[in-house]
Amino acid sequence: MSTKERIVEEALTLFSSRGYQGTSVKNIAEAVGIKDSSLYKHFKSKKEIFETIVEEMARRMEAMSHTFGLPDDTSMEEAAIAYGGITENELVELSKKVFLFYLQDPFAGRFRRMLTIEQYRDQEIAAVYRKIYMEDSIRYQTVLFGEMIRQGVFSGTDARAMAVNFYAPIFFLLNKYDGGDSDVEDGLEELERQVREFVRIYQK
Amino acid sequence: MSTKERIVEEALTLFSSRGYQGTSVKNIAEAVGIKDSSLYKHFKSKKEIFETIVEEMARRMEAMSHTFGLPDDTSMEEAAIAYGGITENELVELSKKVFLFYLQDPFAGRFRRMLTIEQYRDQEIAAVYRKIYMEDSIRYQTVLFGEMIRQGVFSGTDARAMAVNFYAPIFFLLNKYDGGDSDVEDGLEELERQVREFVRIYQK
DNA sequence: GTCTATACCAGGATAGAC
DNA sequence: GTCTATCCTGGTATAGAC
Repeated sequence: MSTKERIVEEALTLFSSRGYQGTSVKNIAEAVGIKDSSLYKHFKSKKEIFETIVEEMARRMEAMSHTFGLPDDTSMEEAAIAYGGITENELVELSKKVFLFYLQDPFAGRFRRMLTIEQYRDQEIAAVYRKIYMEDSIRYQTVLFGEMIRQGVFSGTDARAMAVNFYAPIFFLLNKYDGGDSDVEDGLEELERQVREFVRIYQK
Repeated sequence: MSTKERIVEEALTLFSSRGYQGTSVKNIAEAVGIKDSSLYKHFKSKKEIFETIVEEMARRMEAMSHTFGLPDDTSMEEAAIAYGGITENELVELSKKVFLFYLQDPFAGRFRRMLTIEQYRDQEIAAVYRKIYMEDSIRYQTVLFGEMIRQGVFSGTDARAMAVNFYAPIFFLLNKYDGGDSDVEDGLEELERQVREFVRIYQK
């Protein structure tokens, strides 16, 4: 890994726990193992490091949507049709995968915590945060459940309310198990309970 | 309002948007209309201001539980029995009240945003955050819905999963409509939709 | 591309006059 | 209880040697 990449890496770790303002350029340089002045050969300012992280995340989200078979504006309907025949256990497993990705993925977890911290000081960051973790997620799952209702897999009448009922508990548990001390296993168990309740409620 | 109270007031506003580290003692003093040095006649340090805010919130939460008829360790069962006969419209109104309280109450709204920002840098803050917005809320509502199932108002089988299904959308929408720019009316509308879907799903 | 040295400013906090 | 003046530390950033 290049020094530039290591700077981004360590900066993200620090930003996601102490926040942008709570992290000094010295902190980052120290974590990388260089002097703060050397860091300026790679980035012209602290802000530029932050912006690089946001750009990097956008790139990774793009890649992720392919790998995971997740949100992608063009392939939504096909995905919905594919998910039409999903079983309860498969839905539990998929939920756990998404949950663990947002919670623990080396990049995604720290990035989400960073945005959570920084959202209130900057309208632009707030918009990115809401787009990723709220609007896009709900929009995607609304299409998904709409299609599943149409196919007769579920019995709902309001695909959007259904999407919120599926996603909000995931979002809630993400925030609950964000702290380093809490046990992720408990989170997975609680998640499974919610998904099974969701299926029980909406099954035909 | 005394100068000391005004300091707490302005500090909370600043902490809840820029964070603790992002707010200087000079910023606070300026907002109050005094010099930063004068501030030290009221508080011995910046940290003491923060701690005063947390204590103040604890005091207000206590008062709130009486006014609102909300979480209170001793009166839970009585509350559950009282809520046994609640109608759908009453549940919508109650949800909106709680939502608006956590979102807009002059103290509670800013306090929640402050904890949201500061939770990752301090285990103790994280514990307070989770206790207030996750554990206590869910525990209280689990008792509530458990009693309502027992009384035959709702048809659920898992009171805890039900509590999460009721509360998680509220938590999700709180976070979604936290930004200053978004329209609270939209949030209330979305909230109502979720509560009505909740009732539709769990009604006998 | 890393280092040392340095400039410059802002932040937290104290002393002492009024 | 507010002010001015001051201290010290630490933060961002640049210059220049190696």
